[in-house]
Amino acid sequence: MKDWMLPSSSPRTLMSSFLSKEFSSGQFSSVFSDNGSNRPQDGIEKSKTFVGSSIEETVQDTKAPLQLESSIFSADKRSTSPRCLAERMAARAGFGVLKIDTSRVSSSVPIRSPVTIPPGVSPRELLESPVFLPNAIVQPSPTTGKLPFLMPNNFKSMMSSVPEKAEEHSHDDLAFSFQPMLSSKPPSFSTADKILSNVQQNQSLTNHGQQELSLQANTTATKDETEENLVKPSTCDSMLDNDHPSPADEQEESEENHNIEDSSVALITPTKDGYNWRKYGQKLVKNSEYPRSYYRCTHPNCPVKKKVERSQEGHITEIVYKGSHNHPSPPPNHQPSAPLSYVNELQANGSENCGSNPGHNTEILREMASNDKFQDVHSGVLERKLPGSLTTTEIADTCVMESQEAVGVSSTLSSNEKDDRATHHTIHSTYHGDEDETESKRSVAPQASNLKHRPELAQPSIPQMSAAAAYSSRCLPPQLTTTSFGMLPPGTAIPVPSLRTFTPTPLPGHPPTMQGCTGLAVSRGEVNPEEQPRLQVANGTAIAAYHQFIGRLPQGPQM
DNA sequence: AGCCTTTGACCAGCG
DNA sequence: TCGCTGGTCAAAGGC
Repeated sequence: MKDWMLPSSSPRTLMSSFLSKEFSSGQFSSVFSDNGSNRPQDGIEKSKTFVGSSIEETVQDTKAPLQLESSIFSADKRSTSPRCLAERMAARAGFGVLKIDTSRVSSSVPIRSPVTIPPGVSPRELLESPVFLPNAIVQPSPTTGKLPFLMPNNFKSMMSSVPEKAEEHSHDDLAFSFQPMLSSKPPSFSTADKILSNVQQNQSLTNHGQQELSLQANTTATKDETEENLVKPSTCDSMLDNDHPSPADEQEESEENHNIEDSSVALITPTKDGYNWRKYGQKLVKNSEYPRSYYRCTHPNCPVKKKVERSQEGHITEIVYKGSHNHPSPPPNHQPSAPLSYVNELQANGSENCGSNPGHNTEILREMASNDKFQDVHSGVLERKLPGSLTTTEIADTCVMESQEAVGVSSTLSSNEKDDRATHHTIHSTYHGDEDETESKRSVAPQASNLKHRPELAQPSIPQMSAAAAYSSRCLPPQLTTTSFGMLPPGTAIPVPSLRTFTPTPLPGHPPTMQGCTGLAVSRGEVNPEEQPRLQVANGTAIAAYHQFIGRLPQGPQM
């Protein structure tokens, strides 16, 4: 854990550096393409997927149009690590490390505001204006009340239904379009407002490249109860806690969120997977600086358990899921219902895997899991609760809505641990404080995707719906602003050359939609168009890459 | 009252 | 067999 948590390194810094170097370097593709076919978990009872940030990456893309705040994102701080975390993780999990270059998204470089705000017009108004419809579709996370991204009913329809202004901004470049929220409920802009406010107060922070990558591996083949999913948040405090947070978790989340809000960063929601957990033990294990908490699903006869390690700050450092839920996820309680459109779409699409519970996207994931296609996946969902981290998830329960997840993160995808627990799904991510910064970044990110070819519109200070959010949204938990892929046969490679082409490879019988997605692909931060990362699905395991697009987006995904 | 967390004790596996 | 370790139990207490 020491490696994960460098005292001097802020989560954001870690993430930025991690993302900047590895992701930009094309490792993303290598991770999936190279490792995808050789998933260790294949045929293995347990598999793990690690999602982490390379805290050790120190290289920044100097060419990046945007510079992260040096003070905050200084990658130099982490150069001390002898070994790249990503490498360790890769070695440990068997996956390469996915990195995203966050350096590109920074505020240090003076960027002229992409949007000219007429005198007398408050940013909030802009946000609420049709131009920012994407925000309109954002509702408070069902579980956290944070700012979630709504899913478009149909990606195509979504594309076609882009608001006029949005289209104007997006032009042909816009791979991502935003759909007006169909929800009867008025959109919640509280988060956006906060973000905006924050942005106004500190624009320098707004564009910090909050990038999160979370990869999720799902072993559907091994539904054995002994299966474990490990989630380790790495750069973010708790990005990926896939599971529904236990009450304690929720409390922590609340606190964290509160903290974030206080820090002007709002959105983090982590670990809610929709299931109810009861803590039945806690122990300080050897070789772990943090106490490990043991949770079990409160559903009668449900064998699922999870182990959660949290840092003293309450950041989730590791989450391990064991077993599969033998029941549908409990109905959401206080969670605002997800957009009906989204739900309907899922249903209409016949997504067998997608839950019908409008209230919670995570429910969908759970459903998938229960359908054997997504088992343990919920575990894989990353949530995060970062006290000061970005706004998002949780890549990281590990999932904060857009705000939650995205918290500056770098993540790595790995399937195996160096140990023999090959079949365990583990996602490692470390959340560090500082999420607020991330949050700020995230808040800006949302519309950037639409503004790609309009630099003037790419201002980080303006909350933007991430392209990923628009692109994703199908089977992802509301907390995740992500791109999700539909059910993908083993061996399926998902080319992700760029945001523009960031789409699942069309598969026979599998429309290029998010239907029945067993994996998640989410990216944060600007993706290097030059890169062609791939998502590799191995042996019935859908691997999810988490990309949170923040800042300028080259293009939207192509369906 | 019910559910949850806390926490020390207990149990099982392993070397 | 013993000690270590991880995992679980269950009483106590809180909300």
